[in-house]
Amino acid sequence: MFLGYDKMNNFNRTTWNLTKKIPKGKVTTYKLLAEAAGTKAYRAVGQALNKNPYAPVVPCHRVVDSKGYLHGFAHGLKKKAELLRKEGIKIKNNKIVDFEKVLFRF
DNA sequence: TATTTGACCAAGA
DNA sequence: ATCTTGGCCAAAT
Repeated sequence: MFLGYDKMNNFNRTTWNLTKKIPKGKVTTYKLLAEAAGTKAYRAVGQALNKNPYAPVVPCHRVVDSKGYLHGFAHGLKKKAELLRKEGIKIKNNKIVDFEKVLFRF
């Protein structure tokens, strides 16, 4: 059965693949990514993203935590917030405003 | 090979 | 509301 993540796909590859699917102007959470990938490695997802910081193919800035708070970013959270703002997402004190509204579910 | 770490999460005190 | 604890899984050391 297709669990999104199996031995043929590396964990990070699956993660990036899903991350790429996030529509512009929306965000998702590490948890949802992990679940969509068929795993519970929430933390590992973050690690995977950290390894591919600024690849144009992986919009890691659209990934936040379950509370809608921004966590690390290779370029700095500040930059991340700016990028999100540019996509129409409002950030306040490192937190996403209307988080539920812009949350993309797989 | 074993231990530690981490861009997490949820529940407890 | 803040702090601590335990759990979770993969990658790094």
